Amino acid sequence: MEDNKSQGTEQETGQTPEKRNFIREIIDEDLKSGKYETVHTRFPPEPNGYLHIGHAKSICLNFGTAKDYKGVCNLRFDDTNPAKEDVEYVESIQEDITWLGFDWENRLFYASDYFEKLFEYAVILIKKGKAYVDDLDADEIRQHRGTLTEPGKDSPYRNRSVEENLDLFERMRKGEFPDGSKTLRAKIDMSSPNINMRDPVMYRILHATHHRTGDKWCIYPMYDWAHGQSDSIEGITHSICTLEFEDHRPLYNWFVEQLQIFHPRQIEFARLNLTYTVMSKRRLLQLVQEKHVSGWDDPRMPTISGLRRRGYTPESIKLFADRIGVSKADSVIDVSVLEDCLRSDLNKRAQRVMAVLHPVKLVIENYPEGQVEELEAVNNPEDESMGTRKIPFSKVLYIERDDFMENPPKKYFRLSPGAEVRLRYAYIIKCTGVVKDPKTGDIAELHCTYDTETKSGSPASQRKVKGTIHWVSAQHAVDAEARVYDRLFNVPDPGGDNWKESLNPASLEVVKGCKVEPGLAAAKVQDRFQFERLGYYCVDRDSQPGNLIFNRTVTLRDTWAKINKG
RNA sequence: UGGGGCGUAGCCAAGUGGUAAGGCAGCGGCCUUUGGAGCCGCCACUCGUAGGUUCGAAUCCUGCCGCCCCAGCCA
Repeated sequence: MEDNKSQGTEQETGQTPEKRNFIREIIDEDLKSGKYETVHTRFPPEPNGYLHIGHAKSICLNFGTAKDYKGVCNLRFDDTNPAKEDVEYVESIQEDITWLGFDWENRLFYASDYFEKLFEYAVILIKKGKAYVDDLDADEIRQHRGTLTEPGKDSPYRNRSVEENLDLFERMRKGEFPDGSKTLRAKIDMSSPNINMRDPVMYRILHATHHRTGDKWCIYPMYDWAHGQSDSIEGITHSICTLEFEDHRPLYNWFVEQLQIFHPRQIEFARLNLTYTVMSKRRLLQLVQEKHVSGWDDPRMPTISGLRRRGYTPESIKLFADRIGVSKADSVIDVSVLEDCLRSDLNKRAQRVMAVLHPVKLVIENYPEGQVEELEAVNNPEDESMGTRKIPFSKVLYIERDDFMENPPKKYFRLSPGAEVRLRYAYIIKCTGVVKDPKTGDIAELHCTYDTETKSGSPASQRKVKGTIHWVSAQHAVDAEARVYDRLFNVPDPGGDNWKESLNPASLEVVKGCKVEPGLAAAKVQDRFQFERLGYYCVDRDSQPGNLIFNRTVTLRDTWAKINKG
């Protein structure tokens, strides 16, 4: 939609600084030198799990960079391991990318699209004497590989004739051999200091049904063999991957050079780490399988589907990707950065609404019985175009339990015996009495009087009062449930073998009996609101008409909580 | 003891030989009918460290230190 290289990053500054990072520098050089004429990237997920915020960084990088350079980005599923992959994942991945706002148009590909071509390429290598069929089993291959400090040893099958290799490879494909009995290996250098170059396996025998090719194949290409050649076939110019593949780059290059096919450039960047969560697919899977969370889209999960259900916006995630930048240094981003991106987006777009999570009844003694006033409330002070709405006010209200204290500390601006407070959009009230449950001693009801002259907007309403609190009319209020989410882990870095011990037992608090303003009865799944003074909430997909359920997306910044803490 | 990378503030991150951007967090203050939002100010005499080159070094050179990745028929 916009011109290139200058799309909004720091929206609040009104600036649109050009994004700079080492990848763009490389691209600039490549374009300038004529190495490539366009920018063509790809996002290559393996469909073996749900996408998470770390993938979002990569998606924004790949799609975003291509777009800024007026190039394109493919979506390619790296589906070379049928044992771990599933269509459930290919569907969720597409949904997540689309939701983020990126479009691969007609460029949806699968590594499995290229199985035949890859097989032909392998034959070429065999004919060049650059690949061979090995009869060593997995354990023997490991033993021949050597160690980090010692060179490996050649396989006794390394020098088979081209004819024999061709024959054996063909028969591997035909299914003549059992799983694990043979592999096709690149013939490179068993003494290379780079272990990836010690005759890496290109194909393994796997009699497994693939989610797309079914039983057509019983040999499957390894990542190193499939990935670069797939990039080449698609004409990818810049193949952006994470740091752990840096060691694989010589192999990546070796294959395309041996084949003399289009040569993409692999560039590695540091993967995203976030505090107070885990990011590895293995651990996320474990959280799901062991029921520590309700599923992949549990609002506490760092998955894209979890963030979506939690109430995150695509814009907030893209803003996050811009803010954290791209580099090669291992890093851990403080989750507050993500939360700030969210707040900054939601602040501008979420409708304000009043909701009382922990209600306590408040009776205005001098307010006429049966009277109802429709008061005008602003939908979003940050955006006048969002207009206003009417909310009912009456004699009996609910206010937040936290907004009253019998013995308030200093700097407590809310309601307490004898104190005045403003009811947002309504009147200034004074607390005249407290009714307690005779048995428990809990506060059952608060009594107040209102200053009839202080209706919102009137001159007398200008009077300074320390605090303003939110409320909801008891007879008009709608019941709701709030799911109050907190961070999944108690520690910034839940690492190590006992990472599950730092799971936060209070990461979900279900609050029932909330009272929300009547207009919310019509809220639809995924609608986002700011509950004034509390935080941003969205309607959960479990919500039903008559049984409203809200997820707390994120709290508002709360300086009182900060003062209180200490 | 092999190979590949990375070290700029509590956390990210610009910077590419001319005298340390920006964001988050934190801390002060202003303003406020959300203790929200907004606004203002503070927060690296120094860039892992020790030398060297230079009029001048985070940027160039050398040594040292620290951290990450690699020994799947996973990706």
